[in-house]
Amino acid sequence: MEAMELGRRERKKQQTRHAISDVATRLFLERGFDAVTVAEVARAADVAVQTVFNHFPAKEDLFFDESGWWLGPAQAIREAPADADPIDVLEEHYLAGTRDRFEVGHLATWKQFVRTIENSPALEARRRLQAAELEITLTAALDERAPDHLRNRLIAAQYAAAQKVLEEQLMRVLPDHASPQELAAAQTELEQAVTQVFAVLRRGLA
Amino acid sequence: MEAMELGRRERKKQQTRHAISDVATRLFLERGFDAVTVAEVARAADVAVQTVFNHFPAKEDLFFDESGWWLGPAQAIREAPADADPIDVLEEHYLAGTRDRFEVGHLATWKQFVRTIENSPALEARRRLQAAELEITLTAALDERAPDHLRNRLIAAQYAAAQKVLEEQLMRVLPDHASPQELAAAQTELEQAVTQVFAVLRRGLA
DNA sequence: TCCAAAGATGTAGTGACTACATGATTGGAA
DNA sequence: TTCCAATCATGTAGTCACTACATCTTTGGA
Repeated sequence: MEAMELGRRERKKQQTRHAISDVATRLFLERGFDAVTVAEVARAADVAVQTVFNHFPAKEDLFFDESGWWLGPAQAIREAPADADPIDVLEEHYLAGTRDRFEVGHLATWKQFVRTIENSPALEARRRLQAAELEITLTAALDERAPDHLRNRLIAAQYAAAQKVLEEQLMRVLPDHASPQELAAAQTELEQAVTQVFAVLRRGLA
Repeated sequence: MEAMELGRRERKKQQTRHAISDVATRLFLERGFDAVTVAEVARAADVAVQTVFNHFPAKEDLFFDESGWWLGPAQAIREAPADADPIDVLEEHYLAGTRDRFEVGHLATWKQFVRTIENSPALEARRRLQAAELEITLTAALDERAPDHLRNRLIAAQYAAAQKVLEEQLMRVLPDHASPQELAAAQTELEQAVTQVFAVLRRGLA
C-alpha cells in the first residue's frame, strides 16, 4: 500500500466520504444541524447509516470535517524562531487567518457556518471543545520553549479568549450582504480590534 | 400558594428531588458519571425514570444541581461601588471563593467533584457551557457600568480564562490527602498564583 | 485465478430524552 | 366534610445518536 498513488479502493473510500460530507454540510446549512438526522444524511447520500458512522465517529464530525484550525497556533509557535515573542507570533498568526478569510471571498460562507453553529447547542459544545484543545496544544508548544508553565498556560488561555472575543466582534461588525466598501470597512474595524486586544495581552504579559 | 411556608405537596416534591439528587451524586462519585445510567439512579432512588426527568431536564443536572457559581462574578460586579476597578472586584470575589473552599474543609469533596468531571466528557462539556454563561452574564454586568463593549467582553473572557487556569493550578498543587501543613502550603501557593494571574490582567487592561 | 483484507451493509440493542395518557395525592372551595 | 381541579408520579411508546457484531461485496495482490 503506497502513500502517494492511492488505489481504486482508497479512492472510492475518499469518494464516499466526501459525498457524505458534502451532502451533510448542505443539509445542515439549509435546515440547521439539529433538524437533520444522521439517517437523513445517509439516505440523501445513498449509503447505509452504518457507513456514515464508519467515516465519521459522531454527527458533529460531519460538520467540522477535518478543518483542524485549532492546531494552528501551536504549530505557529513551533515554527517561529526561538527568540520571537510568543504574543507577536500569535498575533501575526491570527492576522494571517483573518486576511485569508477576507481575501478569498470565503467570508459569506464562513458567516453562514458560524450562524449554523450558533443555532445548535451541540455544535457550540463542539466548538468549545476545539478551543480547549487549542489551549492544550498551545500550552504544550509554549512549554517547549520556556519553562514557566503557569505563564504559558495563561498565555494559551488568553489567546483562546482573544480569539473568541474577536470572532464575536467580526460577526457583529460584518453585514449580511456586504458590498466591497462595507467589507473593507469591516476588515479595518476588525483589524483595529485585533490590535487592541493583542495590545492588552502584550502589556499584561510584558 | 405562599412563598414562605410550603405545603405538604411542595415539601414532598422537594424531598423527592433531594432524594434523587443525593443518590445520583453518590453513584456518580462512586462509579463515574458515564458508568451510571439514569435508569439506575431512578431505581436506586426508588422512583420512576420519568420522575427523574420531571425534576432534572438532563442527566448532567443531576450532578450540577443548582450550584450556580457561574453567576457570582456578574453579581459581584453589580454589588460593587460604581467607581471600583472591575479587576479588583473580580480578584476579591475569586479570592473569597478560594478562602471559602479552603476553610470549611470542603476541599476534599471539591477535588473529588473535579476528578469526576475530568473523567467525563459530558460533564466537561457542561462545565464549559457554565463558563460561557459566566462570560455572558459578566459582560452584561460590565456593560451596565461602562459603555466599551469590546473591552468589557475581553475582561469577562480574561476572567474566565484566569479562573480556568487557576482551577487547574489548584488541582496540580493540591495533594490527594493533605495534612494541615500541606494544605496551608497549597493555599499560599495558590494565592500567589492568583495574585500573579490577576496582576497580568490588571496590567493589560490598565 | 483466487484468497484475504477492507469497506459497505444489515440487525439488534443501549441509553438519553420526549410526548402523552393515566393514576394518585392534595390544597382549597363549596 | 365533601369534592373538584391542579399537580405530581408513573407507564407506554417512540425518536435519535451511537455501538457491537455478523455478513456481504469489492478489490489488491500473491
